[in-house]
Amino acid sequence: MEAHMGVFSSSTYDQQSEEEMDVRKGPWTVEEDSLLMNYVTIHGEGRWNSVARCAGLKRTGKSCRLRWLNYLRPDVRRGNISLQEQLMILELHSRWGNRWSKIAQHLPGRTDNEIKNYWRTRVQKQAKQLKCDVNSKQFRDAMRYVWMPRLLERIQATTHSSTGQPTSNVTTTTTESTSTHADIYTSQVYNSTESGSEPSFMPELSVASWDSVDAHVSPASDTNLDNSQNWSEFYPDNMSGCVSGSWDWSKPGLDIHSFETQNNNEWLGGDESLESLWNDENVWF
DNA sequence: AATTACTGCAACCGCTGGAAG
DNA sequence: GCTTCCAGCGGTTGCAGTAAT
Repeated sequence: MEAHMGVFSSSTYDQQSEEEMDVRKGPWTVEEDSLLMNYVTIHGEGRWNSVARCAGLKRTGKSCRLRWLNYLRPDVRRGNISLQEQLMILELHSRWGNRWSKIAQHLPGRTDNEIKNYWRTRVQKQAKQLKCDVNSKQFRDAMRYVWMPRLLERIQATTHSSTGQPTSNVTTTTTESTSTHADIYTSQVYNSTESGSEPSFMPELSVASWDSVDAHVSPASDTNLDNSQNWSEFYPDNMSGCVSGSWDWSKPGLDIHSFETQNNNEWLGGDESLESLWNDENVWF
C-alpha cells in the first residue's frame, strides 16, 4: 500500500491539492462508491487523504473514511437494531455515556454513527415524551429499572418462541399475579435501593451470554468486558437465568407500579403512566 | 391533491490526541 | 520540546421519505 502512496507522500501536497481542486461534498454517487470500494479492496484502509487522491476521488480523506466505515465496509450491518442490540446500547451508554465508537466496538457491524443516530432519534425521543432530560437520574432510572428489564423480557420471550419452547413458564400466568419479568426485576432492584443507597450494580456484559441470546458479540478488546463476567453479574439476584431460561418466574415480586409510586409519577407528566407509555408499540421499538 | 410537519439517516464540521519530523 | 499532519471522535446539519392535516 505504501508503494501506491509514495508518489504523493508530501503532506504539503495534501493540503495544497485539497485547496486547489474542487472538493466534492454531499451524497456519494454509485461511481464514487465503486471507485472507493475497488481501491480499498485492493490496497486496504488507511492514509485516507492518499486514498482519496489515488482512487481518483474529489473527496476529502475524511469523507472517504466515513463513507467506507459507515456504508461500504463489507461487514457493515444494516437494518433494524435488534432487541439485544438495543439492550446492549442502553447498558453500554449507561456506563460510558456518549462514547459511540466504544459502544460500537461491542456491536459488530454497527457503526458509531448508527448508534448515535439511534440514541438521538429513539432514546432522546423517549426522554422528551417523559418530559425529562436524557441525562437526568429519573431517565436513567427509567432505563435501568423499567426499559432494560422490559427489553430483557421481550428478548426472553423471543428466545423461547424461536427455540420452540413454551413461553408459559416465562410469565406467571397460572396465578392471579400479573407480575412480569420486568416487574420482578424492577421490584428487586428497586427494593435494594430503599435503604437509601444508589443501586450499585453496574451490569457487565458477557460475550458468551450475549451469544446465547444471539447478540453475536465479537471478542471484546476492552478488558472491562472480558469473558469472565456473566449475566449473574449483569443482573442481580440470579437474573441471569432469564436469559439462559432457568429463571424462576414464579418468584413473588412487586409490580412495576412500585417504581412509579416511588417517583410519585411527577416525572411522567402526571397523567401519563409509564405502563401506557411502554405498551405503546410505537414508542421505543 | 397539496401542503406542512415530522422522522431517520447520511454526511459534514470542528476539535482532540497521537505520531512523526 | 515544538510544530505539523492525520485519523478518529462526537456534535450538528441537511435532506429525502413519510405521515398528518
